[in-house]
Amino acid sequence: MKSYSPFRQKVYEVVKQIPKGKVATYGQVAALAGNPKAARAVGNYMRQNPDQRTIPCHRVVGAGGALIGFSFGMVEDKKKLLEEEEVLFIKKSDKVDLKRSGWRKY
DNA sequence: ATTTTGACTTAAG
DNA sequence: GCTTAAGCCAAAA
Repeated sequence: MKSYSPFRQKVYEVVKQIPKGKVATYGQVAALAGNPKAARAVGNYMRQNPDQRTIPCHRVVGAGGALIGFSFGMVEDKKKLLEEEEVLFIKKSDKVDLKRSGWRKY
């Protein structure tokens, strides 16, 4: 187990803490990690994805619930199908319903 | 140390 | 709603 940068660890922790059936935006994760503007860096971390089974990177979406990132095929198969059972989608726009499935830290 | 790049975000046209 | 521009951050070369 290698030790990553503090911010990196925090980001992974935050993503791991995302409850099932809910999604968080990059900006949200970045903010919870301590840097509200590090959304880009967060995306990069997800891209590396050191532990796919422990880090639900598929639960991290773009601002407004846009299904950006990942691969094109993934959005159609993996992501959409997986989320379809957990997260509510907006068929009208192919986006995640942040209003209902948006991760909220009470 | 400087430059490039990338799974971002927001604002403006 | 989509495209362009600018902002901001972190890691790799």
